[in-house]
Amino acid sequence: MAESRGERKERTRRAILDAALRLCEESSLVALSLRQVAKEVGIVPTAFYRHFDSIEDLGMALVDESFVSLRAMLRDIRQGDPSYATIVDSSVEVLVDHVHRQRQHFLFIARERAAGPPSVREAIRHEIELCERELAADLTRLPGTGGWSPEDLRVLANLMVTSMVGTAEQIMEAAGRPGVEKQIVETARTQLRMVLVGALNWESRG
Amino acid sequence: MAESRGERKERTRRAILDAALRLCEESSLVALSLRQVAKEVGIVPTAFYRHFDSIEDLGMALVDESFVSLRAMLRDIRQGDPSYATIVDSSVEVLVDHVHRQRQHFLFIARERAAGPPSVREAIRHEIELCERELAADLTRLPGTGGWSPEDLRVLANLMVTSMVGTAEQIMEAAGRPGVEKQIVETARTQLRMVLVGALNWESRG
DNA sequence: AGTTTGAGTGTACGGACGTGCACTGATCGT
DNA sequence: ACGATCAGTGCACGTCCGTACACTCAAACT
Repeated sequence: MAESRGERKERTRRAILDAALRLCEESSLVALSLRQVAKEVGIVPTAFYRHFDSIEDLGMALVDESFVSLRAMLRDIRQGDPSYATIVDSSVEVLVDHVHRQRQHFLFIARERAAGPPSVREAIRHEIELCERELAADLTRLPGTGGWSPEDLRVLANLMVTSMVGTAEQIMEAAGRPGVEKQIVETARTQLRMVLVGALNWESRG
Repeated sequence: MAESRGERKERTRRAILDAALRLCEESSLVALSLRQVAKEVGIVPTAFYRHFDSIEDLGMALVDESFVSLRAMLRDIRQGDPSYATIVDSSVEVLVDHVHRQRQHFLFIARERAAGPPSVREAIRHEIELCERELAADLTRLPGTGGWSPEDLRVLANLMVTSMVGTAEQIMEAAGRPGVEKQIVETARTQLRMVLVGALNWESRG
């Protein structure tokens, strides 16, 4: 027995997820048909239902697995030492690296966040909010943040996440143009520093 | 002659644009069919071609008119006096007001920016870049910005636009929940102040 | 007055869509 | 060894899609 029943099913399921990610590079979930996915996988359309109820259901599974890799990225960022000297450069570097390595996942999130089916949009919105909360918690580990209120932390984390999402989108747009990407990365670094400096000076007045 | 030929044609064209904007509130251009639009307008599908070559062509027209209203907003923001005391509050207020009044246009831009046909995405990207350039020019009118380099201005304007786009998206998500919106607006104000403070302190070191 | 123009109609087509249903055949529990 | 399970097949259906084509009939031009 080279491959068990369950293994074979899981292999097809993965093939469907991969095919959908591939097709979503070019368009959006809402413009994706069950038959296109099936053809890309090499199965008959009705076999799709053995794995997912609908394209929307597939989308929810893709959100789950996309955020697994995004969480891995956040974990990597948390690894670095929490000092102002290195945190900006290392965070941006990790982001760029992950955008390259998990390009399909980031593309999927960026697109479906705005255009996916309502349930998918909501799921992504919720996951990003969780990321903001995690970042807010991490920020308390930075020196000099002792007196900040939870609300201040939330606002700052929201700004940083929005800015990083924007950077990720720009990097994906610039795919295959190393010069352009370099400029985007440099801009992201500067912006992150600006935001941190602003927060520190703004908070110290309160 | 109650209505000339040209007037009648223009009226139908407007009806198509309005129908498309209405349908785009729920989904995306790429999931929109010519027949849906025609049915919404109340014309036969083939009549669509008298006005647009394709849905993509329609999309380009919608980008044009959406940015007309966005430019009107930027003009309104520019009206206010360029002082740090009022610029943040008045800018955010104008943004919120326009998002409400031109909700369909903003929704269209936010969604198609990420998910539209390539030409539409590119057109939106280009228009937003122009907005950033306009903002950078406006920033030179603020007191204390004399020594900033063009590059610094570009980076700051990029950050501010990204943040404002994010705010607009959040306001649209919060449609019909005034309490949530109020919090978003307050957050946006704080963030804009943070960014300005950060830029001023960051620049002064250079 | 007579002709041209062109916005909108009506019909028709081939193809893609989601999905229901009966099926096959390898794997699994007994 | 044998019956049950179930991932994947194959066919059929009704619907929607973009678009080709021939048309109507006011308005606009000559």
